[in-house]
Amino acid sequence: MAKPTEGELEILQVLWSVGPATVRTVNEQLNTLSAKEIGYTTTLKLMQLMVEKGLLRRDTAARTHVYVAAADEGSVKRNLLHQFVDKTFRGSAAQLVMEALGQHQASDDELAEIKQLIEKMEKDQNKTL
Amino acid sequence: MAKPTEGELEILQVLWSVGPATVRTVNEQLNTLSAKEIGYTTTLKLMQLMVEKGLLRRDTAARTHVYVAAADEGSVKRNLLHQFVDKTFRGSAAQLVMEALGQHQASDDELAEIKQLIEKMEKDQNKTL
DNA sequence: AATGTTATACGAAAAATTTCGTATCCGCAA
DNA sequence: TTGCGGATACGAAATTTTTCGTATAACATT
Repeated sequence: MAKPTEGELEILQVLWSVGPATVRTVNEQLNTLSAKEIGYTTTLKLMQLMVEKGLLRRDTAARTHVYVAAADEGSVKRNLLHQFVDKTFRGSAAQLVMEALGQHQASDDELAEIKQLIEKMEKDQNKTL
Repeated sequence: MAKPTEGELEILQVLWSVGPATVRTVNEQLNTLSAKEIGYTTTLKLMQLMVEKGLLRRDTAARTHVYVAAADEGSVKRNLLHQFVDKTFRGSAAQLVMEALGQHQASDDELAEIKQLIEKMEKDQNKTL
């Protein structure tokens, strides 16, 4: 699966959030979210290209086509994260995690969840010794 | 400070890793690391543009110029991470951390370090209640 | 001094991404 | 039926990023 560009990612985010949608819906969402006005045909063209690339699928049965993200949110984001870690942190996920936790704040619940995950990882690691 | 493009980031990584360096040194590093051959003048031009953008500084005293990254590694990477989290995880650092820890493996030492950081964050959070 | 090697400068092609104008078609309402 | 609103198709301009060719100057070696 091809890596989405920045603009393509924004469209994917909308589709993941609202589910199957028309070009008009996506375009309106983009315009409420982002600062500058983006033309309808711009969104249309981008979504058409994304279909060709395999990033979206669409139902052309009716006159107004309905689009849907081809891949699930989790796997696409994991892919992007993987590439980002490689490019920016040379593969050190731990370094990234520490920068992330240092920079943004997380709620108590989120921290607890993360801690749980870490403990699970420690167990898994001991298992393989 | 402008956000570096992918190609620019690669050059920054080299400069952070080897310190002040000439175009030739950077170009050779890029070529040993990456798969496809990249021309000398390509690297030169890119580095010249980076000086204009303020990403690099250079010493032109000698005939062979010496370049250095304008900003320190940590702050640039934190910036990139911040934008990446915004774009991809809509600002949820916790979600990113969990994807990162789930995907890559970290050593025991790294996990311990992260756990320590989390505990510190929990303390800080309680302080502000 | 003459020659070959190695620099930088710079214009501009090439490639990738984003944007939009225009043609055209379909369906519904007057 | 005629016309209007809203839809897709498609070419192509505009932007951004990457790449490289060529001109020219500086240095080193003989």
